[in-house]
Amino acid sequence: MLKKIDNLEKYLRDAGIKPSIQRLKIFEYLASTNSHPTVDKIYGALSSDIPTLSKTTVYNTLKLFQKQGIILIINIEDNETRFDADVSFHGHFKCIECGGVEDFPIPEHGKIEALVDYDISEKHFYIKGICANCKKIINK
Amino acid sequence: MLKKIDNLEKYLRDAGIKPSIQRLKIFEYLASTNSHPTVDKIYGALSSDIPTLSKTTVYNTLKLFQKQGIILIINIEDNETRFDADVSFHGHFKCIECGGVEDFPIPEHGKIEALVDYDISEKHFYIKGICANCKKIINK
DNA sequence: TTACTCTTTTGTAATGATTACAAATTTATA
DNA sequence: TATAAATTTGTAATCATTACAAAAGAGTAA
Ligand SMILES: [Mn+2]
Ligand SMILES: [Mn+2]
Ligand SMILES: [Zn+2]
Ligand SMILES: [Zn+2]
Repeated sequence: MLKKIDNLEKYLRDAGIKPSIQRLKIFEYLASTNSHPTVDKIYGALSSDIPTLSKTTVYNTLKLFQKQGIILIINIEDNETRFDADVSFHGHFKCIECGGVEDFPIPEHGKIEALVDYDISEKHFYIKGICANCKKIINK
Repeated sequence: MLKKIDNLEKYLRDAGIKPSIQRLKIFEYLASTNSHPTVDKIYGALSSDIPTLSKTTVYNTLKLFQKQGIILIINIEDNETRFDADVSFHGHFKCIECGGVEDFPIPEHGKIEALVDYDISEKHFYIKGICANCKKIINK
């Protein structure tokens, strides 16, 4: 679960990001949802609020956010890149029926023997299947 | 580790795949390497052997293999789709220095509480960082 | 204020991986 | 053999992402 951020501007500044309107709104939107939206979703959600917003800006901003470590890129399907403002280690479940991506907590696990001499910068765990909701609907 | 396949034709047939030359060679190549190659790598590796090979066939064949469950698609970077003939559950480490993707075994882990009512069809675990080899070179 | 510089945003064009599609080839069937 | 079905192939289209340069915005110093 993403910890509540009290001061968005400070949060960006502390990550070395100058908080422009576009950057603030993009991050605010990402932090407000647990839907792991795509670039198109983000752009669509903000374009009425910022009518001049360019999709290029969304791409640039997300790339900057990732470089500064305040978002994660979620690659589950090869034709669908999603984004997450929660950078803590947690799992993702993608439902192949409804297409939704949701979080789940990952149980403690020890060090991975094979990688003791490796530097680790990112860990990702994701599962694909059918969510409880879709199972109900299918079995109707 | 991918189990040794004694009879490639039978292996494909048992998976519901008619073993054409192209399909046999593509699967044989995938099963022979632990490099998790891309479409371009696969195509490049086979095109001298099958000079008429089309890249479309590589795409079609890999899609068929996945549908029939004999390969996994590895999505780590959003601009680099890789393939794996080892469909057992194992982890992948991608080195951000040399670009290589290697396997590692995943320690036992219990059921994930949050997903007890979900149907699970695929599990993926991957880690990004710097491999032991690249660490040595960097610290020279 | 103006003049200047630096940063950010924007729109358009280019890129490149993947897919769609239909013709050509191969394989199976009668 | 003739015919039908499956597979492969080459080309064109699609679409997400990136490159690029112009426009807009923010900061600084007279
Ligand atoms: Mn998440
Ligand atoms: Mn593997
Ligand atoms: Zn669902
Ligand atoms: Zn390496």
